[in-house]
Amino acid sequence: MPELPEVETVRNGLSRHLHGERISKVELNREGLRFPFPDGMATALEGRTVIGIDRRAKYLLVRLDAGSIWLIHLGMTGKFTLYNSIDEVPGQIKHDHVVIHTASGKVAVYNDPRRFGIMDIISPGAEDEHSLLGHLGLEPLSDEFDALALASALRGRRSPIKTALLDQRLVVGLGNIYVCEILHRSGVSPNTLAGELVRKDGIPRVSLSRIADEIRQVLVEAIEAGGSTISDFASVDGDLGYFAHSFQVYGREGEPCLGKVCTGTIRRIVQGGRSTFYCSRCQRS
DNA sequence: AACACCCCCTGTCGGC
DNA sequence: TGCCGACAGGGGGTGT
Repeated sequence: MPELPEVETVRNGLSRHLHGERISKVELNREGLRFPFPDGMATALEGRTVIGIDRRAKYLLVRLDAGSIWLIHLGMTGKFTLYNSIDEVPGQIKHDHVVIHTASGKVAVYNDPRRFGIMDIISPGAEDEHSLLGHLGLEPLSDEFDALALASALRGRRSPIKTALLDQRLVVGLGNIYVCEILHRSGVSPNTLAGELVRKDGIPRVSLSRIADEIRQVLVEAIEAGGSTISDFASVDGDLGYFAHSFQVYGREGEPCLGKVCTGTIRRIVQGGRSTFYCSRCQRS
């Protein structure tokens, strides 16, 4: 489910509800998700106050008053729902794996059918050397991100640009949906080898500059739309994201290209084991 | 170093 | 109606 805009939407909601709240009780309804929960995770959270919630790539970093960090990844189907009081909680629902209670009576429920999510506790000061965070690439909405930085990351890559943009070691936060949309808007074929978008001297070609611009543009638009709801994504308040209405290619195999003057048909191919949707007529280069 | 492939897990949907 | 395979927003690990 969640790519950068969805994670950002969740971050906003969690921040609004939990900032300054003291965690009073944590219920763990199973041993772990994708990995076992770290020893003493509930204890590490209980009694702590949430002093901030950040995002790095598709990870949420819940900062606690003692300096430790509750690290969360939503995987494919992870979802938080916030309730203002225990009375609003509609009872235990299938796949509700973690339940957080705060001193003021709020409840945060983490539900994750496929259990590809991740939770961990990072000790104070150990953020930089965490194994899941260490190899992450460019943050696309940061000041450091531009066409030149992207060119530097892609230089020499012999994998298709579609695959390269999904590689979190190069640029983070993009997932299958947004990469398809970004390449379509940029007019670049998903089959183009990443390294071919960079000149020998390391300068980005025009098409790569377009991709860099569209990465930012699409992410900003999607965040403003509250993310994309495909089957069940929602904010912590239950609001649906409406960026899916803006999809030009994702999930549109066999349908006409929506480009202004394009008469092409959207195709689906498989790259790196995942579906790519694109228009072979207006995505050439 | 870079890439291809497999795996984790549950739910849904289309075809037969 | 039921069964079966394909597929789904992610990413780590292994082998080449």
